[in-house]
Amino acid sequence: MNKPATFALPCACASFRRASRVLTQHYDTALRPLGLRATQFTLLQALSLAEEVSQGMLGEILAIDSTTLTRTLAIMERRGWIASRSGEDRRERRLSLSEAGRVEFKCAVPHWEKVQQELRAQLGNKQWDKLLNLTNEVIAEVTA
Amino acid sequence: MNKPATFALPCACASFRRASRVLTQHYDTALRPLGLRATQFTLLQALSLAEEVSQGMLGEILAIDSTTLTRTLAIMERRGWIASRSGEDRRERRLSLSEAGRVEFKCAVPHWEKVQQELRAQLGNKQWDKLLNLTNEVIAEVTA
DNA sequence: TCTAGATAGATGTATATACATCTATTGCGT
DNA sequence: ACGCAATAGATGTATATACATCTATCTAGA
Repeated sequence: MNKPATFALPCACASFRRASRVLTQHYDTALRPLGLRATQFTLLQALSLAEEVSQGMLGEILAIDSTTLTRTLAIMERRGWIASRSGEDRRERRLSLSEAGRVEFKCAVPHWEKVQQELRAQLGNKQWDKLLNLTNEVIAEVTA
Repeated sequence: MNKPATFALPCACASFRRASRVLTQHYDTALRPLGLRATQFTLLQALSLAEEVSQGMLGEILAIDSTTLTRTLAIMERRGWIASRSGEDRRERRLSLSEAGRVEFKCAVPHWEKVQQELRAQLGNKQWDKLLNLTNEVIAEVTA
C-alpha cells in the first residue's frame, strides 16, 4: 500500500466528512490562539447575526440537534460568551451573545477572515464560490 | 426570529460541517438496521478496497488522525469486523477486514447504494457529480 | 555498536455529535 | 377547568474527533 494521501472516495458522505475534517483543522488552527474552536466560532457568528434565538431555532439554522447544543452551549456559557434567559414560553431558552461574547467574536473575525482568504486563494475564486453555493444548496435540498 | 431553516452561511467551514451533519444523518439512518454508523461503513469500505494498510496510512487516506482511529477501530475490532497484526516494522498495526467484516460490508452495500441513489435523485446528476468532484478537489488542494 | 532523533500508535483529556428517554410546559378539545 | 397530546430542553449513553504526551521501536550517524 503506497497510495498517495488523496484519492477520490465514491461515498458522498465519506468525501464530505473528510473535507470537513480538513477544513475544520485549518479553522481550528487559526482560531486556537483565541481559545476558540471552529464550531464555537460558528455559534458566536450565528448569534451575532440572529440577536436572540431559541435553542431549537439555532439548531434548525445550523442543522445541529437541539440536545447537542445543550452541551456545546454549556461550555460557552461557562466561558461567559453566551447568555440565556427563558422566553415567554418558559420551555424555551432564548440565547444571545454576552458582552464578552461580542468581544471574543470581534477578536476572532480577523483570524477567521484570514483563513477564508487563504483557502479562497488556494482553491481559486471560482471553485471557492462553487463550493459555498453547492454546500448551501445541498442543505436546502436535502434538508427538505 | 422566524428564519427559514436553510440560509446560506458565509463560513466555508460552517457550511461544510452543516452539510456533513445532514448527509451523515441520512447515511446513519440507512445503515442503522445493520448496526453500522456512516463512519464505520467508510472504514469497512476503505479496508475493502485497500486489502491491508497500516493505521497511519488509513488515516492519511481518510484524513483522520491516527490516534482517532485507535478508538474508532477498537470498537469495530470488538465487533469482530476488523483484524490487525503487527507489521515487519513492529510499531505498525496492519489492518484488514475479518471475514465477519467482509460479510457486514457486503450486507451494507445495498443500503449504502440506496442512499446514494436517493440523494443523487434529489440533487440531480449534475449537482451530485459537481459535489463529489469538488469535495475531492478540495482535499487534494487543501491537504497539500 | 551505541546512541540520539524520528516515527507509529496508545493513552489522557476535552469537545462535537446524535438518539432514546425523561421532565416541564403549553395548547387544545371537551 | 381538566386532561391528554405535542413540544422544548435536559440527561444518559455511545461514538467521532483531535491534540499533548508517553512508550516502543526504528534509523542514521559517530
